[in-house]
Amino acid sequence: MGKELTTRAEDYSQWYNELVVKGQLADHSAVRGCMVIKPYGYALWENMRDQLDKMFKETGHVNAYFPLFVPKSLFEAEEKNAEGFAKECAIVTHYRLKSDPDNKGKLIVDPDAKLEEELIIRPTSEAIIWNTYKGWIQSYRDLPLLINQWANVVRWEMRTRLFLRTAEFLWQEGHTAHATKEEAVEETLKMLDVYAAFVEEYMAVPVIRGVKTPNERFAGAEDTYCIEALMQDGKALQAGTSHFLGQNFAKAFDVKFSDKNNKLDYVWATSWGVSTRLIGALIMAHSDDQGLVMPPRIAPLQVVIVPIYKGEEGKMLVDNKAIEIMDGLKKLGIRVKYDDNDNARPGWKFAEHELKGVPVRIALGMRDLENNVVELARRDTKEKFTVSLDGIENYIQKLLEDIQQNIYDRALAFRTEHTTEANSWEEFTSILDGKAGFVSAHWDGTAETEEKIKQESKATIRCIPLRNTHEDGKCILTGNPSTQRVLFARAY
RNA sequence: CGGGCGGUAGCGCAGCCCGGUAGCGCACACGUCUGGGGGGCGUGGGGUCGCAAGUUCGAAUCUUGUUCGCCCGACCA
Repeated sequence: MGKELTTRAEDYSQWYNELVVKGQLADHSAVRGCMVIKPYGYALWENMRDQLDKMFKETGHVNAYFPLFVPKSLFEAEEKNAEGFAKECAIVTHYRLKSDPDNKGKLIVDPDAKLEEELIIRPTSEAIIWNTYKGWIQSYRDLPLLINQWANVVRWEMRTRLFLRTAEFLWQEGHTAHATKEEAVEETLKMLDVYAAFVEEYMAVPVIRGVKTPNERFAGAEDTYCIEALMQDGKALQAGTSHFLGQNFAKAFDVKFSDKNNKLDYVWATSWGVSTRLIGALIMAHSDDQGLVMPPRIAPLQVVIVPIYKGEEGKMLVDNKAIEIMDGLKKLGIRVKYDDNDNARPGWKFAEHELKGVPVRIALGMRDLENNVVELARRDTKEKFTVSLDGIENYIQKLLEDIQQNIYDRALAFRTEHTTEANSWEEFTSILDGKAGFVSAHWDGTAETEEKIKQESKATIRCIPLRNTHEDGKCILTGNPSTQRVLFARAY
């Protein structure tokens, strides 16, 4: 297999595409815009999913599962939500095929098997879930209802890219119901914090917490909060969203509850989600021209041991020690593989594990055994060093933590370096066309200006940061007064 | 969805313009020498040329349709 990767400088986009495929995370499928997530990529997703799931449960949520199909009449109930997704829905209209009388061995859709009502394949599950919640909620005692679902959804995107935007993707969607507005808002922000903590602490990707402008809001939400990450090409990526839905869905689906004073009111709602898109963020935040760089805490494989030997006896000696090291690491809960595949030679394995981003590599040969040492290589810095076999397990455990911290620090330094204040239109555009990244600038707060800036610069307002300091200034486009800076960037 | 490019062995590609029944490198299998950064030598297996129609004595090659991908645009909670 030719393993030469396109470099980031040559063609960032192609570099990304090659990494996903050559790093064995995912492949294109026979279905337009849909990917096959391969075992290595799925193992990564499982680690992310398990950690998030744990965090959801720690904050009081439980899992449930709702249908893939949404009857059209339910789908259209919340008008704005329906309108927002209408353009990208897959629709089931029939339930049967039959043999084609004109073409032997082929099938056609049976025109007699048309559904009374079309079924929408969920692009998001608010409709089917809120229709269900109606039967679950009568009293304030039924609240809050804190439910999460792990599922696939379908959005018929025009232009797709593996992980970043696929027609079908895996995600989780939390849907909660509350007695008061304050409680729902609090929930929305709490889950935003859970997302930020997960992405920063586990994926080692620093994020900005913020709120979207009305233009960029989720269809049907009162407020959309988000975490925004910066990729190595200076483009932003929305890594997760948490929506305060007000009483919009409660009203659309007639979900009312009696409060302590037996007064009827509509419940308050939130929804929040992250998807396999996070894997795209992970790749573009950390990886380099040699391949993927996996953050140790969620890496499918944290350590790989590569044996180097001559002859059968040599192999036996190395095997014994390697297995001993592997067992020691496993006892510490470290995910480790002994790569004793005899088809591939050491050099080939080194390159392969670098491509797949395994954080730590141990090379073990006769000469190491004699000296009671191993050669360690860390993926993030590509440094190699020799360490004693005594206490190797604890050394590696510490090294994994160092790597996790280092790639986070590196990504944070990059973001800091690529976050720039602009005070004029000329500055604004020259930054975007130059080093790119986040641009912090004044905006007059109108949708018209926001749209015009987007038209002329291709940059969008990523968010109004939550921890924003207020300062008086003038909008970079119109010169109208503004009270705070917002964060612009070109985005995925 | 508009414009451009592409799909030939598991992967990367040549052949197509000028029609005559498919080739190279890597990978794979076996043997052997090897083994500390993508090994050497020898032997061997594998492809109805994305799919479907058409033109032709004959199609990977020409024509039409279709599908999947890549790039640019429009779109994108």
